[in-house]
Amino acid sequence: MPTISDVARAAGVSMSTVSYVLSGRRPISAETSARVKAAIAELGYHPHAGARALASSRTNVLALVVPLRVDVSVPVIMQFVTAVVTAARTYNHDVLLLTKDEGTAGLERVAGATMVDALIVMDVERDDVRIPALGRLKQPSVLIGLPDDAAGIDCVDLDFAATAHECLAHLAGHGHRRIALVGPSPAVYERGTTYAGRFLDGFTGASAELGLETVAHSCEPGAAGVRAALTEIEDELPGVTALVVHNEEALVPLFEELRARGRRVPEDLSIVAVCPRDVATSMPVNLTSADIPAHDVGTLAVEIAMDLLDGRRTEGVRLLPPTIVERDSCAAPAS
Amino acid sequence: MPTISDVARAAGVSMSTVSYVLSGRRPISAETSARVKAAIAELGYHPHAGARALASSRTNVLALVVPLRVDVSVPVIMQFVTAVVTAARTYNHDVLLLTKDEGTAGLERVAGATMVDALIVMDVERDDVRIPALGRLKQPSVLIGLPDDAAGIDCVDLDFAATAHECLAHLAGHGHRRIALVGPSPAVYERGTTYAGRFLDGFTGASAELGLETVAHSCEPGAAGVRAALTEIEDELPGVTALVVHNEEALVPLFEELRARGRRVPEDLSIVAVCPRDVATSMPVNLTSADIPAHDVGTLAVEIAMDLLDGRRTEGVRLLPPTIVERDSCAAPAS
DNA sequence: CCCGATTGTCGAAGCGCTTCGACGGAGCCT
DNA sequence: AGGCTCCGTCGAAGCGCTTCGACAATCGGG
Repeated sequence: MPTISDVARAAGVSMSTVSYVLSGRRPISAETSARVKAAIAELGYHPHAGARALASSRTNVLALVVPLRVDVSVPVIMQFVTAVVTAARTYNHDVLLLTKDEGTAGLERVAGATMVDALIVMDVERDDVRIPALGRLKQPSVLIGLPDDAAGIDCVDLDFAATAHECLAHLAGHGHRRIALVGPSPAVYERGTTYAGRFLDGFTGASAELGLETVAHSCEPGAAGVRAALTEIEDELPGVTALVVHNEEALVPLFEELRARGRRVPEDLSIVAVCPRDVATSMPVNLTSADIPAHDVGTLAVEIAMDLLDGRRTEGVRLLPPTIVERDSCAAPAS
Repeated sequence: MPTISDVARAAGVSMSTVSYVLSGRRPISAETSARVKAAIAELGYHPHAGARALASSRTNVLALVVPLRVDVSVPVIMQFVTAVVTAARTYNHDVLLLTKDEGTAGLERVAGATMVDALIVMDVERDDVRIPALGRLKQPSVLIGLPDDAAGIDCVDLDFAATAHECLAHLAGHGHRRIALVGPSPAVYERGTTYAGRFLDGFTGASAELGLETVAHSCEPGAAGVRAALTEIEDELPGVTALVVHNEEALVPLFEELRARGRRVPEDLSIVAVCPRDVATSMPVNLTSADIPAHDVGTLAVEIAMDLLDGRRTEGVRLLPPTIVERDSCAAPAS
């Protein structure tokens, strides 16, 4: 492995000149620069990351903390991850992957060891114990999610309240008045994952605002959970004509159960789902859905991290507006 | 941030002694060790990763290269990833995540910069251009998959040929003689992903060996692809009584299409799928399946990487035996 | 035409850690 | 008792890079 001094010798300049060619922090003449670059290419020189980190206290690495296998859907997580990695690369950063099960200790480990310049944390809970820990680190961090008290840490997320509003508005636009929410499993609410509650609040608020008759139910995983939820919904809101489904796992069994009950989508029942595009289009009926913009959220998280590292001012909380994509699961209610 | 010399001063010893307490590379008396550890705890000292990497040429980081969004199923990828991260942590390593789209350059970048000690590469193709590049690195690597020529690099994967054999044997055990394979999309074969071909070879071989009548079809994504595949299959193999499905994306539309055709599972048609457990159990019928042991493969890949780093001898190619889990999608053929 | 600013380059001092050689002292063998 | 071998610890030399201060040379302005 050639070092910077090998390059310097080959180019007939000093080490510092090579360094300045690489970093651009001081002006270097075009000829010198060209000679250095030629030497770099010829020797196949790569700066040593550790040495660089030691000397500059910059690692060019971001930590990303992912949930391990919670109830949040795997494709969504994966989209976040690839978005973050891809965005990080455009800023010449790499991504160190941590799992949520390492908890606070994991954050302190990578931050304490100066392995990363900043941290991005997914799946933040309402009262997440990691938030105070994050505040104590010398590296900045960005949360994906919206805790009760972010303690000054920047947050990015989909605006779930507005999303619920849009879903209801869309259905109301089709003429529906009696609408039920099939929510996440109770475990999600209990765990304190905030998007569930924010969606529910938005749903309730929009329901009142739009003068709708609605009911909201969490939904245990599996066919039995879906069946139970559906039964209770029809019980509490007879003549329900549309469903808002905020639960990806429930989708397949839901279609199964609706078929068993002889309810066609969208002829007898309209559905708006909250899920990523590819899930919406892999169902028996292409679902009209509020896309979860995992890609945008991930990219934005990285951009905020970069702003923070460059000492730029940031906005605190960024909630992305929802987008409803119309597909084939909504129609006017049967009269 | 306290440094090792702060710790040394606080404990009244030299820097090297602190280092030896931490690494255990030289004997240190119990009292000294205790004093040093107390100082470390009190100061909240964390060794600086960069400095450590510079001095020891060991980063304690593994690179993991993941496919971005190929046809291979997302849940399986995620399982690999979490298995690798979790296993790496048990060996006190972290994981740097790279995406496949960075290609050879990405590998050379992280290896050249000495950011990682070893590399684990997923989604290896038959004649993957990255293999020669990996061979040139000074770090060892492990492939997940089985290329035509691994060029001496260690490989881990499920034994897909044996898996196909087991699937057929299972169905034959139920009395089926006319069996069709619903394979991955043609794109997967074309891309040269090796598991598809190995599964197909195993399928063909086992078919002959067991004296079955079989036909194999790739299957374009989406409902239309499934419909087409199914039509051709029934055409070419009239009276087919069982399906082996090696295509996770096809599963939902497949059930849909079978229903449309009035074919019940398993009464009219038995199915064995190749997919992770949770996919198998989230279908309308719980599927008898050959689990993809993503967790085991990922863990094993890390173990091999550790063996390589410790200079231990490794086996070259490790193919894990398949496991068929019986659920509710297989029955005797209707007589 | 001289002075101050700018441009382009160099030398050297670290950054925080590991590791090698050295060394005093204790324990063993003969 | 003398010579060995361990044991436990220290000092110092790097690992490869960035960055600060210095300095010669060039330039433009009053």
